[in-house]
Amino acid sequence: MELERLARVLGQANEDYHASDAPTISDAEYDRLKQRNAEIEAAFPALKRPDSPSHQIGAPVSEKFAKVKHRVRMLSLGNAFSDEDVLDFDKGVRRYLGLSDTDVLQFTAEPKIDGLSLSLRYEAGALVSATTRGDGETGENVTQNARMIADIPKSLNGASEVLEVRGEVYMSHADFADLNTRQEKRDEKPFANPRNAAAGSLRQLDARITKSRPLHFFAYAWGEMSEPLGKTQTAAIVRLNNLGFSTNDLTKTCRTPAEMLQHYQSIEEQRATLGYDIDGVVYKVDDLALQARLGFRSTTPRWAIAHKFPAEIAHTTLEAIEIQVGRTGALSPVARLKPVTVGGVVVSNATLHNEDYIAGRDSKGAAIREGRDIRVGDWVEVYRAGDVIPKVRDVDLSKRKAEAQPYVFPTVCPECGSPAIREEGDSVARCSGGLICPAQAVEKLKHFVSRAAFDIEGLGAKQVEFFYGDTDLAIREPADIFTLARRDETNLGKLKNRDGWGETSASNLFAAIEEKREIPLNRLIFALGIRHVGESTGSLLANHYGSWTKFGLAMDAAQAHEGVEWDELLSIDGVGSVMATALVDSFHTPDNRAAIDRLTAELDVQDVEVADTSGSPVAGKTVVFTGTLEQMTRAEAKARAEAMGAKVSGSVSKKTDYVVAGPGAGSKAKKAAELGVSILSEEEWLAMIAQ
DNA sequence: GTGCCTCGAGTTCC
DNA sequence: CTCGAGGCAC
Repeated sequence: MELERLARVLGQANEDYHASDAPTISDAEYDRLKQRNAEIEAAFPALKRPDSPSHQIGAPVSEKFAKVKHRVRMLSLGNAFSDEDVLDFDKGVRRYLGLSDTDVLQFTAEPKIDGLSLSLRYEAGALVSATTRGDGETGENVTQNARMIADIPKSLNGASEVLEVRGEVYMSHADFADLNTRQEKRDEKPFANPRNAAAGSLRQLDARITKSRPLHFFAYAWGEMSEPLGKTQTAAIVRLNNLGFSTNDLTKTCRTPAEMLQHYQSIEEQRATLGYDIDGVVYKVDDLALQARLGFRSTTPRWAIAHKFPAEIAHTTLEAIEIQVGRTGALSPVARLKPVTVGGVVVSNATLHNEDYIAGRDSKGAAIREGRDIRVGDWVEVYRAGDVIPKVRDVDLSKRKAEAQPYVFPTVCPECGSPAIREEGDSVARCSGGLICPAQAVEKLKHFVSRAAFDIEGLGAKQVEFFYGDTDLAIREPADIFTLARRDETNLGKLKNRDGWGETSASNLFAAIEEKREIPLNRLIFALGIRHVGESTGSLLANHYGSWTKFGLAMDAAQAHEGVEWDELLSIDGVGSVMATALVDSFHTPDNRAAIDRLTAELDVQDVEVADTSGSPVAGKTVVFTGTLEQMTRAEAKARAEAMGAKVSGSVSKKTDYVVAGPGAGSKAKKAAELGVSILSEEEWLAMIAQ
């Protein structure tokens, strides 16, 4: 019995490997045997052994990698697509720092490696963890796999107590070709490109497979540190190199934007001979003190930018244009393409944005393709924006068939037949069917159960569609989710007898739903799916009103779009008339209101926790933030101040206690000085509330 | 009114 | 990831 043999051989090899560090078979051989085992198991599931290597070797108990929160966020970079964008970047930095055009401002320029970012944490010189970027806040723990990468030192000499080194894991062209040859020999699917191969290899649950895949690592950044690595980016890179990390040889210190562009060109010329994929050049302000002054925008640093190479393009036939209906009713045209490889990935769908884009106009009516509209049957140019999202960019008129007709954008919703209305000044047409439209209803439900909303385990997009179309156990609106278990019971527990369901999966789902009856107010507000009200506005409103009762009463009281409650809503920083109207109206629409009431009757909405602010140094004080805040966003600053019992106001008056002024503060700081109000820097303010 | 900046909503493929 | 739009500062 081959499975038995495989289990024995792999089990022994694994034991040897983990226990003694003395492998008995080569990594490639191990890899091959494991694949063989998986193939047989896939073909004959009934033969799967309880001691199957597929669910024990080296793998953690969980199917997934543990989540790890980054102590210092891993941000992405802003993009530059032209020389002009780079000059603007230089200008913007100078303006922010108050430097003149003639002051010296150095930048580093380095190739942007096309791989995956990884954060390595060293404590007392020892590698303790490796975490992927994830969403920037939280990544996955891939420490075991990172240990298999030769370029990553397991220990450092002379490093500070805590040092997080960040860089890029990548696979060389040569190794990628080898790996794919091996894959094909084994009848395994080859990888589309080195980046996917590297990502797949790093995320192997079995570190042995990672070891058999030759990965490399370039260090170029850092996270938490107990001691700085140097005074400049250049010095820090040299230091990382001295500590034993590979750093990129093409990193150059530039004194002028012209030098940066020259280096960009030089790197682009060498691109084909580097032996690994790069997708642009990264420029960073060299002086780390200046980097600190520049700080961050919400998702990107102000002191760095990625100058991207022109995106790879491909040509293919546009076979059809289909219309998708989103949760807000937006009708989005999608191009169905004859499959074509773009930048190493086969693309068969691409976005066409909206009606105007197809016609060749932008939102202001200006020509984006000199009047060349896009028609079904056309030979089109496709690229992947940001190397990710496929888009149709242009059309070759010389290949257009005589019979090709201009695309006529639908005037009714293709899903429900309701009129599709495009409002004046709006760039998208929307289905007017509301919840009558099945597409809108399903998309709204998907939004309701999504990660930032109710996040119900076992009830994802697919299940929502399953239940939406069900007759006995229909979920047509959010409240139905919470009555599901009751309805199933009166139905004599039918769910567990359905195809694909069993006793365990049914009771797991019911338990997961029960768990979410208790829901934080901000999540509930976001989950309602009110137009213009996303995740952050949900938190903004929750923090302001504190409880569902207060929030609901305020929405009712503001119905007429006037009065104290309406003014209060508009006074919230970040809420303007458009959002306020959308909010109040959604509570005012009878059907919608009834659905919300049915839902909240099933829930236990948690109030926003009000921190005890007695003893807070700023309790009852009125604060005004002005200028650019460097260490937090305005919304964060406001939320924190309010959490500590302070009142945040937008304008300076005699009642103002503190003005917190960042760089670029103008009239408000002046007025504060005139009125004799104390002006604090951001640091002083943070120090004060830290007490 | 203009010019950031942030957020929301839409999108593909693995 | 990108576009458009909302909101705020000037």
